Amino acid sequence: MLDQNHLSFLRNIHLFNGLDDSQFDQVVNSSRLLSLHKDESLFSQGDDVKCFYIVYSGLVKLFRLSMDGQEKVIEIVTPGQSFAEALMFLERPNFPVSSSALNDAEVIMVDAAQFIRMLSSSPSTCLTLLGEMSQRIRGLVQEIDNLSVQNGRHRLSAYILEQAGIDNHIKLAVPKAVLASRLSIQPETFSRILKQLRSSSAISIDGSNIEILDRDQLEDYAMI
Amino acid sequence: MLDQNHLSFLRNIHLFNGLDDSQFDQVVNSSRLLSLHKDESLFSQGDDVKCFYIVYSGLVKLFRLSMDGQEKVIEIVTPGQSFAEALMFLERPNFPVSSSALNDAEVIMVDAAQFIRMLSSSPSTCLTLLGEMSQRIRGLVQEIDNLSVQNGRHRLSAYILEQAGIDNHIKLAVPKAVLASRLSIQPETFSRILKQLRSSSAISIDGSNIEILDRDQLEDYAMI
DNA sequence: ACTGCTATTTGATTTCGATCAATAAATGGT
DNA sequence: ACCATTTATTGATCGAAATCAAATAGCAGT
Repeated sequence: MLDQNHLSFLRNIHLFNGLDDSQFDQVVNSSRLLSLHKDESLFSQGDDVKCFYIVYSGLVKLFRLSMDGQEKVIEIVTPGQSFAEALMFLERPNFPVSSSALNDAEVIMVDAAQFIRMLSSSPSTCLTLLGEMSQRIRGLVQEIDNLSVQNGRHRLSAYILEQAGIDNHIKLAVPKAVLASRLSIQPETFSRILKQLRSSSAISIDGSNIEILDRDQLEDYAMI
Repeated sequence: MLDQNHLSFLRNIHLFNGLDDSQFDQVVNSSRLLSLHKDESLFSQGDDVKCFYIVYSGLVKLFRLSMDGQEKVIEIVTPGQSFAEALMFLERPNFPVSSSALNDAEVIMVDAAQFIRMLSSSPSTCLTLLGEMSQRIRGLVQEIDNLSVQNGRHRLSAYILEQAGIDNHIKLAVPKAVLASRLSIQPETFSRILKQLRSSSAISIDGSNIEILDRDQLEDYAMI
């Protein structure tokens, strides 16, 4: 199911760096490729965790549903990134989020039990994994900070700055409403903030293309 | 510096469960006891991470400072809980939060380098640690969920329900303003929400003692 | 190009919580 | 017990963002 491209792709995943060939094979043999269509669900909040995932192509969203059906996007996962690997170590793990494909996507599914078995023989991978999880924790703390002391304009400004490389340009790969949810803003408010940023000449907008015109000003908004 | 009470205390810390005597000694020998006075700082945002901590007595708060001096309490750490252990595994770790004692407190400081050295010989402790970090991640995701889809009343209601055991009673161990910050609410709003909950007969309040009168109603507010 | 659908923007209004200001209550030290 | 200081409550006002409602733009399939 996994072809040569997938294997060399996996070899370059940070999490698999420290593995010797036999360990790598052990993990790969318990892995499968999933091809998802746009909007296809990967797992739902509450499902038992039996594996973790690595995005090969496309975009995958992780989100939570409140009981009134409102969806809050927690993360947009891009190719090369893994997710749900932090859950394997819980007693009787259930997904705290749901997941679906934002567009047609390929996802590699790694068996959790096999991976944990392999871990016992690879302290260095343990440490790598601990490092990855540390980073995730740091990111989440940052996120909480953003949500509690920052307002919508801060968050959106920071997001634009983070996404735009030195070329001062980003192309939104997902609908604005998805991004809005990711930043915990309503779509209407998202649109209004963009308008604000544009009318203050910090950015220019053409559909899903955003150009940073005045980085200093944007950094002021983001309070960086 | 650590007496017999501290040692048996440490023996019962989940993180140290899987250690054999030699591993335990190795860790304990690189540990020190810190006695903190109320409001004394333990570390500040940006400091280098050289150890992690376990609260022995008292309460310790973790908080972030925004540039306008506003403080947001991220966590209130109680005896038996460890913190900052997730940071050891980062490249060149710096504390993403500041920390100080909420009252006179004793904290055991464990040397990070020694602990990591010990980890290499204890895959089971690695897995324990991975489990602990998983739980923390899950808690943080929950927190983000609360902050983005829930309002202040939800958060406070959920907090009361979580803290109160089956006896339907809690005694706040910290000033209300600290709790307010922990829940990302202003003190004034905190007070008003409590008043609301009281006037709807969901709870009764006497100073820092809160009694749950109508659990069903409180659960409705908390949307549990 | 036309149709139907979805995404986005804009406007009007409301709501929740922050802020400013002041008072009241509680706490600790002498 | 008294005073000083901190902590908590209450009132009034303001502002950011949510919500409700509608119009417009963009896009896919025919």
